[in-house]
Amino acid sequence: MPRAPQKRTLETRARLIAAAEAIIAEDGYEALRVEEVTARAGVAKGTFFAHFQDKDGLMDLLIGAEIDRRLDAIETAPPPETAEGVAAGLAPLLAFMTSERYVFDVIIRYSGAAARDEIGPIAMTFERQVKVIAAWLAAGGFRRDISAELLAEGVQAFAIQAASLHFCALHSGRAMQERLEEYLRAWLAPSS
Amino acid sequence: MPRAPQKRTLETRARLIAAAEAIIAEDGYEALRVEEVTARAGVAKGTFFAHFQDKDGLMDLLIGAEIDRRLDAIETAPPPETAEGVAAGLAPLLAFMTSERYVFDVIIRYSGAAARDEIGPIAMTFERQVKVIAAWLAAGGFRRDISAELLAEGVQAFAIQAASLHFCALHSGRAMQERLEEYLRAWLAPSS
DNA sequence: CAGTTAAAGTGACCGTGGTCATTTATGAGT
DNA sequence: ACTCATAAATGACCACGGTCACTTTAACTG
Repeated sequence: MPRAPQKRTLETRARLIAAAEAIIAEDGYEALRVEEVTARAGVAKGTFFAHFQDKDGLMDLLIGAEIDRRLDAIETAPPPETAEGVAAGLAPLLAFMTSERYVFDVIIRYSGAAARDEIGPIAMTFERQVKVIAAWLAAGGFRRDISAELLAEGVQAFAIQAASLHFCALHSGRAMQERLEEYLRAWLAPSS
Repeated sequence: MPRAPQKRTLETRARLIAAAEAIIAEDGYEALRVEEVTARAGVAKGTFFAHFQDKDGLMDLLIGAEIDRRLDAIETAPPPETAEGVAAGLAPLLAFMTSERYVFDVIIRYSGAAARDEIGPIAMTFERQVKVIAAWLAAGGFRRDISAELLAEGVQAFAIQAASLHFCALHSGRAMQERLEEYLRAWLAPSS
């Protein structure tokens, strides 16, 4: 019978997260160092690993939270009616996912439940993404010969493909959006 | 005027690569340690970094070479005529890409020219993949309202999506192939 | 051949993520 | 209040990738 967590535990955890968020706000995700987090939180290094599986575990949490925030905003906007609209609707999310190479790598690594038993925050947001996009697609005048969910999974696949190519030195940020539009026009068009 | 590389250089490089391949054959990619490679090759640690940008640079090389070998085999087989055939044709490649979590991560990281100026071995294989698949698609009875190249890029996107989901604890290896077939049936069907 | 120069190789050193035996704080039971 | 089982926190320690000022070796020159 596991006891309820002590108040101290919650406080320490909150301080660690606050410290991490401050570092990220200042210098970005890539610049985060575990020792810097614990130093700011006023605890020993080992404490960090009592609260999070590892550094990536914290990243999973923080990046997952940011994705969720963006999904909240996306969800309240009116559903798009065209392929271009879908691409535009996803833009805020894609912008975050490609804001740092490191962030994109973590997201990819954790998007498929990341080799761990329990499903993590980022993996949860990926399932949520599919639901949100599926809701869009069920409403607009898109392809209807396959399920909205499968259609949404395809949108996700193309979004990741576009984001992946974005990091190629040859492709600029503007190209990512255009590329995604091209994919989605081909994927979402009604099969007439 | 850069001099031609000395014979010694080529020998050292060959020994390093051979040592790395031996380790991978024994214990897999993930288990490779730079110090183990240099110890087996009989050189100092620093020498490794004179020959390769970093550990990932070597991985890019070795994994890229393995992908190329699989593409060679794929290319000589007769082009598939159905979505299921395309999925089956890609199977040997997908099997390698998902053979280790670490391998998949490296591939994703380097597939888009990996934040470096010059395009690396893995990125080259991704371009080659598109060409090979496009050649398939131009021949068979697939969708023709978009270019074979765009169609092939989509196949690649879906293959990566399927591979990504494969690492989720909930999905087994068999499911990856079926999932890919489902995607490809929807993507490759003539829009008639 | 000795002399010169650039390439190749070296290994002590560093940064950083992660571990674990030990110490300290907490709160339930009496 | 005191005891004691357990949770929480600690920090010295390790593993491993990567750096760089220095040494050694190869090849060219007169």
